[in-house]
Amino acid sequence: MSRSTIFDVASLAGVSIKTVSRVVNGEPNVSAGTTERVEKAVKELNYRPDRSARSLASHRSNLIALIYDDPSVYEIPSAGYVIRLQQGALRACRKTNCELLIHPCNYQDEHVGTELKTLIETVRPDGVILAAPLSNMRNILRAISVTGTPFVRVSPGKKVFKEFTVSMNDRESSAEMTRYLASLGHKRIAFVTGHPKHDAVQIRFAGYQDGLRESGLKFSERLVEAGDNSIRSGEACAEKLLARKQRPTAIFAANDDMAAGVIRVADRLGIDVPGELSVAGCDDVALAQQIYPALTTLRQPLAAMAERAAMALIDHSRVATPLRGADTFAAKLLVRESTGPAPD
Amino acid sequence: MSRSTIFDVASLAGVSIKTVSRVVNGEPNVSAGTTERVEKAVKELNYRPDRSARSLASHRSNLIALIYDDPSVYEIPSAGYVIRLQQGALRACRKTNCELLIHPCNYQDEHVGTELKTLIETVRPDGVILAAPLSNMRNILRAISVTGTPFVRVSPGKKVFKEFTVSMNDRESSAEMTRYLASLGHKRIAFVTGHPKHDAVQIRFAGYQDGLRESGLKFSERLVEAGDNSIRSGEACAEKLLARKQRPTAIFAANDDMAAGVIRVADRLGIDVPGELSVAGCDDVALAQQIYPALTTLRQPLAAMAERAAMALIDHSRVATPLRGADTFAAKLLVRESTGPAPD
DNA sequence: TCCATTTGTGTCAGCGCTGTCAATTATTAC
DNA sequence: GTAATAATTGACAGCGCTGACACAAATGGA
Repeated sequence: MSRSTIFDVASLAGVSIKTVSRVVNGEPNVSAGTTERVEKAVKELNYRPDRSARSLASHRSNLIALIYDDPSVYEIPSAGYVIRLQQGALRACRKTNCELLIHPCNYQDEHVGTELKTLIETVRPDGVILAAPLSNMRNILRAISVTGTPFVRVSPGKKVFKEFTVSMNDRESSAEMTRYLASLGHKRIAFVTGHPKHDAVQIRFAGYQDGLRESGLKFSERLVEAGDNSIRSGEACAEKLLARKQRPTAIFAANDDMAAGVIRVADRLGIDVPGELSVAGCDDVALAQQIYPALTTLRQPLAAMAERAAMALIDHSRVATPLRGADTFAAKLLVRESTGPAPD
Repeated sequence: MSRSTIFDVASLAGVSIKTVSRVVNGEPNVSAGTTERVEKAVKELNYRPDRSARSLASHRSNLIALIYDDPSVYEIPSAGYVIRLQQGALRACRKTNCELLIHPCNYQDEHVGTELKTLIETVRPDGVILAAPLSNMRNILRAISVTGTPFVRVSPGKKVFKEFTVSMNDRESSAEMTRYLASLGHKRIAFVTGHPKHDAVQIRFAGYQDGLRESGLKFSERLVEAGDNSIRSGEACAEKLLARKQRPTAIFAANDDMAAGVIRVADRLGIDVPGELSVAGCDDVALAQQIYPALTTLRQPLAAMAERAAMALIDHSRVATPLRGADTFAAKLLVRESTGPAPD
């Protein structure tokens, strides 16, 4: 019961191996009768084309590489981020008979460029998905560019290169969240900024300012603190913000982890959320639903974005669809327990 | 600046391509001088062997497949579980120049067997890592067995097959946790059991009983409730347990998510943790540190286990080390904020 | 009717590498 | 010094598949 090869199928179906190849790959110009016989033989022998042989002969690997920053460098929470990316990419792979190779790496390592180049050159994936925050690092983009392998950037903040890009409408959504908070009657809405390297997170700050303006509130530096995406930094920022004599009645953090930190501090200080303080985050990380009170947040459609990215790469490798421009996905405002009307 | 092949290297070094192959693969019986010349040429041309060609010729793919149950079927929290598995496996891959292919699947799907078989037959990984709860499902084990690809089972509860297995000492560790709770003075220690399909989780129940016995406490059915690994089920169990007239002073849940559910309910009922109720979990999921109070739990060395699994497979594929028996990893008891002395 | 297409199928070289085995040279034992 | 052995290298045939091309048969338009 050893593996059957294309040769066995050809013999059984009474055709040449090339014809089998045609049928298996759905190439045109094969008569209905032949197709049928070949398919029957394939089924009977349980034939599965060998990936390596195929890849060697065709120069296509049917492999997509997903590259992201290793979450263990920070804290494990970003697991949710990674998993959702993977899920989306896997969805596309499954539909198209590709496999997904994952390759976390440490963006601070000075050798990442070489590492990724080697990866790409030995594996020869049909495409590479580059997740934030790697997707806007020049050295990394350059390293991948020189290999000539097509790639898609996920959530790069600035559009520096002209490669295909998928991202969330960070600015508009953050403005929406801010307007939502304002609509609850909040006048002093504070903001906790994110990691300066993570551009997408930075853009949310601009959205926050848009939202204030659109709601007729004026921006104040005293209502802004700088975090670094970690829970701990969220706590630190909250401590400062909540120590102000004119305490904010709402705090909007550029990501969920920091928002969770804010809630922890409020809890510790005996400030009721959402009674005395509304807290909102961004990303809808798993944590957001697990903490108490559950976090009002913006759900970044990460899986959909990754799926789009993978699909674009696969299409590109198979039918040479162009790979440029940008796809924007709208975030969804999820109102949960952590926000409520402003206190009198 | 196109890719250089083994032929280019051979020409440059003035040897046959076979000799280059020898050097690149670290085969014995190559003179020091030759090795040096070849290595120099490799560096100069920036030569990287092509994975597909290699795999086709050698019948080794340098690919390890990690198969696990798709967390999205349940809830996202198991993201931490998956990520840690991936991290461990990736560590081994990185050391040995392999790549990792991930393949989540739904164990309830009746076609998983076929799906995995196809995966293995087309990709031909050098080995497969099968994570719990897939690692103890007969249909899945059978499907993989017939392909002849070596595999390792992670955390299978019962040792039904004789394949190599890595697991945590669930029973001993659970007993340890129980003894720890008893040592704090708790007399009524309740237990929340896990998903019946997840054997490893089941074994913890036995450990709990061992622990009670070793601490001179007697087991009572009234202190046990059956959950299904989810936060929600933990909440349901806690509601029942805490409604007893003789309320337990400690609750030990077979996993962290359920323990988190217990804490939520206690919070809701105004029961102070750990003042009036100690809560302990198992797994040290990310969530464990994020909730308040942070959860006392058992840290399953998942990454180490996966790394060992991957390493065993790679060794096996390269030097034919046998692949049988079982490696057990000790869990670590992490005392955090959710446990304390029994109330008077 | 005849030639120009189109359609269906096969032949063959080779993708880039490794396994086998044979050939050559260096080393050791006597 | 010679035979036997070991160390070192290369020639060559594929691994299982696809791309380029050749060819025969069917189709169509004048």
